[in-house]
Amino acid sequence: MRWSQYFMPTSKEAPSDADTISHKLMSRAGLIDKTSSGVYTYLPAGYRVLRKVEDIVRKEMNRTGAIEILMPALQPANLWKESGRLDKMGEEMIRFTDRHKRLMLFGPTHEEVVTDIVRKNYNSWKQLPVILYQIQTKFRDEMRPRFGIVRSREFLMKDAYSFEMNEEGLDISYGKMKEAYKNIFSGCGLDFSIQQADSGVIGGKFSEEFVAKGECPELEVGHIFKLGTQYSESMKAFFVDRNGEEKPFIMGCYGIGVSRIVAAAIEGNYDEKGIIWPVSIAPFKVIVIPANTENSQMLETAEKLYKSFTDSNIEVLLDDRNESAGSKFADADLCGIPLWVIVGRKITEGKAEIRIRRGRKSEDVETGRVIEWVSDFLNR
RNA sequence: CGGGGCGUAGCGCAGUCCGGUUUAGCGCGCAUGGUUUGGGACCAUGAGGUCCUCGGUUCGAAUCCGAGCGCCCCGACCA
Repeated sequence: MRWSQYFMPTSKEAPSDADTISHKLMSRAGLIDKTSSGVYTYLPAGYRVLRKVEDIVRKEMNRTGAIEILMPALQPANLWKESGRLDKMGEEMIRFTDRHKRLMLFGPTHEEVVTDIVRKNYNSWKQLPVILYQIQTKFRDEMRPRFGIVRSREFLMKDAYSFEMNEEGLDISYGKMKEAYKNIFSGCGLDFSIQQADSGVIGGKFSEEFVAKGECPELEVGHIFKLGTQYSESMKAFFVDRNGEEKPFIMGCYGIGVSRIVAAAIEGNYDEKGIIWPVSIAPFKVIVIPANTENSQMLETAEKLYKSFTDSNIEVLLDDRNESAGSKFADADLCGIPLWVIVGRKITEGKAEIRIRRGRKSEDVETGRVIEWVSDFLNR
């Protein structure tokens, strides 16, 4: 991507309504744009990060054997009447009446829908266990949205639901999810802990939450629940066991705040100059910075390197803006790109400077060996 | 939902208390020209405003009064 043609509006000052580090930095680095209270647009670089987190989540979920589906955000309220949660969720649920006077809602979570799907399509113990998951936008009309995307009214969540024939099965699935969650959070560069928690509105008998450590309050990024038969009984979701008897599914549900991981990753990885992205979720792995765009040798070398990175499938941003070097460095710091390739004065000796954002170590490397150096670094 | 605060140019703010030299300003950003180019360069010129909205008071309202809308912070709840 060429910065001059990209859409990553950085700024020196954060909007006055931004209070926390992640909110300020996401605004300043041009990752998000506020549309309304608790409602955000992901700008291109922010969206790239979000998709990377999504990919990590998807990869780990698939590895457990969970199957990805996509449920509707729009749900009929009658499913919620069945489960008895229509009133429990209260005002937090965004609801409206459609033209046929049916009560509809925008899903804050999907236990009801998935239970409905499973009761219609699964009926024998031979088909079990099954874990279904999705990555999808959830809607919750929070009393007080805050901290930017940390508590927003519309957010991206990974929610998985396991269906078992017995408690032992539930324990196994729960354990698999717990392991997958550890891989996901550490894969996204989060420092986290696991705590026993209250099951809240979701219900169930046992739950643990994954909490990201940061200097602003602790951030809950994942929550796993052993639900039992609460939903399957109320919604009459039964299967036939090996003795020919009808039994309710034993359920578990497992949530990850995908968009919240982005904020948590920033809260745990920044310095006074800006974001320090973990390599795994950085919007770009490398930024190529010609120190002076007016200098044709620097610009041409930078263009060549840019092309080589692109050809090598290394996600690269070329800062071809006609700005002062200092201003570009400041932006590169702010945006947290893990590796910088600075094409500056040393170009007369055929060298470029490679700098690592985290720790600020740098090294002069012959331009011909830059790609190799970077590939080695990224493969470590 | 309880308590508090804010709304003036794209962003950050001053001006509001005490109405009138304010032709509504400053910084950043933006445009044009020139000089610059390794840590947010400089000079010159310029564009950009329903002072949140509606109503009221007044000879006169960004400024006073009322209502509404929007936004933020603290609390309880959440991924």
